[in-house]
Amino acid sequence: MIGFRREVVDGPGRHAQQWRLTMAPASDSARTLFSAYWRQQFRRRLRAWYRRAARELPWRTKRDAYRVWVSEIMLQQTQVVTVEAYFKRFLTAFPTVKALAAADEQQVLRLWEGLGYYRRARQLHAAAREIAERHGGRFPRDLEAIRSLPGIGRYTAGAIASIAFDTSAPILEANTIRLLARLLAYRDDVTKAAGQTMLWTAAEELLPRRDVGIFNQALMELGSLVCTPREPKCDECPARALCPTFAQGLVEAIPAPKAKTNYEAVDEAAVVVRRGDKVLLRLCEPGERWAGLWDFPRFVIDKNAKGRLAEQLVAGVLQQAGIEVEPADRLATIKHGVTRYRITLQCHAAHFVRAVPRRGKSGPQLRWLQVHELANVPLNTTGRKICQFVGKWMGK
DNA sequence: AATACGGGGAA
DNA sequence: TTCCCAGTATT
Repeated sequence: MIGFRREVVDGPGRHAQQWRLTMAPASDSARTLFSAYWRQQFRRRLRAWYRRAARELPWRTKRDAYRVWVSEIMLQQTQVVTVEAYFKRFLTAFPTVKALAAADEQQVLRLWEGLGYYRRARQLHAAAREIAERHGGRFPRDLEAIRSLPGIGRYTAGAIASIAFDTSAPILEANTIRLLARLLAYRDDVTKAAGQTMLWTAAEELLPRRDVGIFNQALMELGSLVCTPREPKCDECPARALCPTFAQGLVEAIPAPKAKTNYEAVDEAAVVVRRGDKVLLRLCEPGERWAGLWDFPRFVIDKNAKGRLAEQLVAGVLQQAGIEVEPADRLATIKHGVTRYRITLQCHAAHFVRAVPRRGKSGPQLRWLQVHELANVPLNTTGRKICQFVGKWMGK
């Protein structure tokens, strides 16, 4: 928190002392984003609302740092409805930190398949091993120790520390960014550094003395269920009377809408190489998209080189896997998006001809698998879709 | 400060 | 189609 320092000041409220944030350099008058009265009202109303409106979610059944941790990682950039089933299955397979640490990474990735952002799964697994070694398999309680684990940034550290251990730590994520921006009537870009600093400060200032974990969850719940991106349900909001954005009729304008994404169209090909009753997979390498997952040979093609698709398939598989093939049937066309790319994926079958010795550099790890064995390896979603077409093509 | 990283749900 | 989602790490 550069530019800020903490000090103990006499609070204007009923409490003798409170933590406050003051601008540096030290000034005698402590500035706050919200008045003491406002904060008190807000906390009380939010708490009452949450008691009534909180959803029953699988990671809320009991307070366990491991469960909180796994849920928080799964929930990064992923909606609650999507996570629920994955969370239950994952906890059944790996009920404890030690169980996760003892697991094979491929097994972890297989259970993560379809969730996306697979780095999360690899970092989760790596962190479990770190906890097993450095903390005796016991999830650390110290905020900085939590923060230093792979895959855990400021938000996730604050969420775990507060929810699992009731440590006084703020959180800031999609729901609370929107909620706090509206409670502050913050009209600038919330994604810029100045906006983030302001919102983190607000999140910290609002923390109650007790039950911080409940409070943080209540903030997110309100943002998620009531203070929604579009058409927020202000008539159901416990903070409506405290909300300057509602008072000004700006709920659709705050937070400021993001600049729209510039999507880029990309043409790619995936090739199912058949050799007898087996097909070829390659392991995506570190630094590559889908690192640690398996995929069919897959590469960018030039759609404009008309009539030369077969040549591109041959060249692509040779370059990527060192395998010479004879292209066969077209299996399917799959459209999907990856971050800012809009990919049109041409899926083709091909027959193995021969392996070409590769001089010098070693290529990716390769495997030949029978169709039924494909169920055991982690694939990305398009890879899994291709498996259906493979089954048909192979006549299984 | 900008960008990569996935996939699905909803309007 | 577009927007959005209980962010983190890297450049």
